[in-house]
Amino acid sequence: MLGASKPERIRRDRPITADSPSALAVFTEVLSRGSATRGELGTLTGLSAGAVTKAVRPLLAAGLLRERASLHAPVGAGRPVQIVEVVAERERFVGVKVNAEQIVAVATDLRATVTDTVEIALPRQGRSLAPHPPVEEVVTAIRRALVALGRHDVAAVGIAVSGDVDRSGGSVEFSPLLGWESVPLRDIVSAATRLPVVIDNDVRAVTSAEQWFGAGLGVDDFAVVTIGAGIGCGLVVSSKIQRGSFGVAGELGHVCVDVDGPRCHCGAQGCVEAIAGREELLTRAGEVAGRRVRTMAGLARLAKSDDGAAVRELLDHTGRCVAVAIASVVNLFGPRRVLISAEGFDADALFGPGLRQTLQRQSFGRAGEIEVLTRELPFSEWARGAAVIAITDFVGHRV
Amino acid sequence: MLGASKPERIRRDRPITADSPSALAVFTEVLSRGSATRGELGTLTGLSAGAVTKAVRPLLAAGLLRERASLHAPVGAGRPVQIVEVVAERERFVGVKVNAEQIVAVATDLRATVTDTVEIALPRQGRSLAPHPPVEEVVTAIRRALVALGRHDVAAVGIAVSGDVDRSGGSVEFSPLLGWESVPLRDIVSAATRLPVVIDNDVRAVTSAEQWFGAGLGVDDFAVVTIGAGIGCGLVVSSKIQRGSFGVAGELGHVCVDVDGPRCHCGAQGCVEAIAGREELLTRAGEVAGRRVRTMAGLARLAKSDDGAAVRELLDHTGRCVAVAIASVVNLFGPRRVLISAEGFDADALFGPGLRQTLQRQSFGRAGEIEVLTRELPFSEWARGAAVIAITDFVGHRV
DNA sequence: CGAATTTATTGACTCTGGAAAAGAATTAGT
DNA sequence: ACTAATTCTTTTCCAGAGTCAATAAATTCG
Repeated sequence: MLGASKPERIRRDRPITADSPSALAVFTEVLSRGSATRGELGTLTGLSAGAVTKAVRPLLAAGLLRERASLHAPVGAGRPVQIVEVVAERERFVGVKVNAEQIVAVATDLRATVTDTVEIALPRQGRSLAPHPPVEEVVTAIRRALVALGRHDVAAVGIAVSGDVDRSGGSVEFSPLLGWESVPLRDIVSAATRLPVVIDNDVRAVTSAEQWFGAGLGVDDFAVVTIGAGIGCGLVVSSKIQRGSFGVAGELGHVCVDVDGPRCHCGAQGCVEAIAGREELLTRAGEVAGRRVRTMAGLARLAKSDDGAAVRELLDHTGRCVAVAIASVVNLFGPRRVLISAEGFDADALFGPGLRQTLQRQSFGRAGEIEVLTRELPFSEWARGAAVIAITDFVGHRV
Repeated sequence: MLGASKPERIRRDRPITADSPSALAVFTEVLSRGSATRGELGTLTGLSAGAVTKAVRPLLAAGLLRERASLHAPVGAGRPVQIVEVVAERERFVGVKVNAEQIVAVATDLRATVTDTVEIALPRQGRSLAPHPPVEEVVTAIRRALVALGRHDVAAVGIAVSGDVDRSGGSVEFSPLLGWESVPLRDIVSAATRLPVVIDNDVRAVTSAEQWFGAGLGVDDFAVVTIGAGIGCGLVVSSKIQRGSFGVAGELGHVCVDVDGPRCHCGAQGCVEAIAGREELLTRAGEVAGRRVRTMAGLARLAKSDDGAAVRELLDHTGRCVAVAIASVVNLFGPRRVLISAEGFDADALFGPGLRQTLQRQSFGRAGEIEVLTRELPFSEWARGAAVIAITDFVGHRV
């Protein structure tokens, strides 16, 4: 009669946890920390010990988790803890970031560890400065990337695109960068690759990566600020990534820091992006320095040089503008932590201490206790974010 | 054996729904709409018809809901709907807004309909412009208000205070307006009145009122902007009112709209409040007009007068500053609706069309589809908000 | 080696909610 | 007027998830 326990269903295609909310909660915890003891899982999820045991069992049976002996010699008496860990290598994912001129793709395991990276240039579209790649070219590039990364055993593909992306609907509603409108990208790529595909906005993808595997770990409310060509922001409120009622949220780049400031390409006035966006900043630096500045690295060099005083002043002002915008996020929703990720440069070094000082000064009351992290946003991180949305979807976190 | 159904518990002191989540959900729906049919409740809460029946029964037994025949003659065939409605008069609540110079208190029923209002002046504290009333004086005033409103049968008292208020802890952490710090107001008033007391930040209280009984009905994400002495904002994200990791959220008044703007009393620079806060605005209007302007009504008169061009220009600029700040909320969260509540004036009339135009122009992409409502924030509305936090707590919505 | 200690599992029980059938209250049709 | 159709509500039965408490397991300590 002991054999009466029903056989565990192992569904290879949709192999996961979404059946029961507690299994999902448990797996989510183990996935983002890598491993945990059953006791920890109880406190983390709020479940009773018995419920944890029941939730873990099918996950072990499905091969998503495995048991491991504790590494540290157990201290004190008592039965030692048993550690469960994610079988990260069980699944492979591919994340793709689509840019105007190339795509970047990474292969990862279940814990979003990048195992391979490829970059595939898109065919040049005429000579325009702002090329708009046709969807077919992008799909072709994605197929090539999949071949390069090894298509075998890819559980799902995540695609990150800048602009207004409807994740659940699977379509790119509007992407000025790519010149796309209402492109049902998910189904197109899924049909072309015969793989499950998830698409989302790029900033949200990076934010998901941080939420699950990075700076957002253990924090319910945080923000990720990305500074690159544009300025973006992913907001996690009560552990939920914000999408906005109309698909617009976290548009930090279009927060106004000067009512009478310069006009922005979006039609508004005084947007930070119109001041601190890459092109605008480089242009202005060029004017100030009296010679063309082409890259952020060049700008950083210029600022360090002896005759860079004017540029340093510009950068200080720019940094203060960025800080003021971030302070708006801080004052409005009071996140516990903010990660400032700059593409291709070190925000602290480039903008100087004014960035943090201003952020501190402009934060109201206790909101100033926020933890501010800065770091460079590596090239492949956008693609890794894309992989993470595939992972979260695979695990059962439809959004 | 039919008598086996267990007798319904009716707890008079904590009479409510919090036992079962579905009863809470059902009651919440009926409460905020006033009445509903069981079928509607099913779709609204996502429960099955059977579950609704089960959830409604104890609420009827407890006397919180009652059945009512449909008013409209039933159309078409079939059993007519049965309407359940809130027994609003079953409970009375008192809401108190504490200001520096007086308190405003209202009595309401369960649906936050105000039945009485009293205002009680606090004893003048010397001649200072910014009087700081001692806690005892406020408690005395609240007791007097309760007597005036009739203490009998008051289910709970809600108190709204500006500043950093810890609702669950029951203490006013920091209120610059009142000059209070770490005051365990809830327990003090509760001891003095022998009534259940709930305290919260005033803007959040008003926002709760809108969420439950006003402009927030049926919307998961919305914002309430209050313009008065200061500028505040209550944010409801995914139906949850935001409190911020450090108790600071919705500090719209300290969103910067001009990096190089005027210094604010909070220490930051360019805060909207330093531009559009009542005192600052009146002062500036006085400078522009060449004579003192004491009230918002006076300012409005001045703007309408023939030689008010300069003032109108100032107001236009001020309106644009307010709009730009609100646009930050819109761009960051993407709420579906925003209610702009101005204390003592009509925001559309005073600031002119620039307010809405600027808000529209500064909203990014589809976020501009937001519904913008403006209205005057009546005097008693703050106190009504306080009553609503008492109601929500009574109903079982601990926050 | 037994006692103590800590962790994990089991099994009985409870509770919530869903599905579907039954019941109730009405209109429409003949 | 009676029957059928219709629509809303209630009942009944069932399944699943989770808790509690007892039990089992794996260790250290004396």
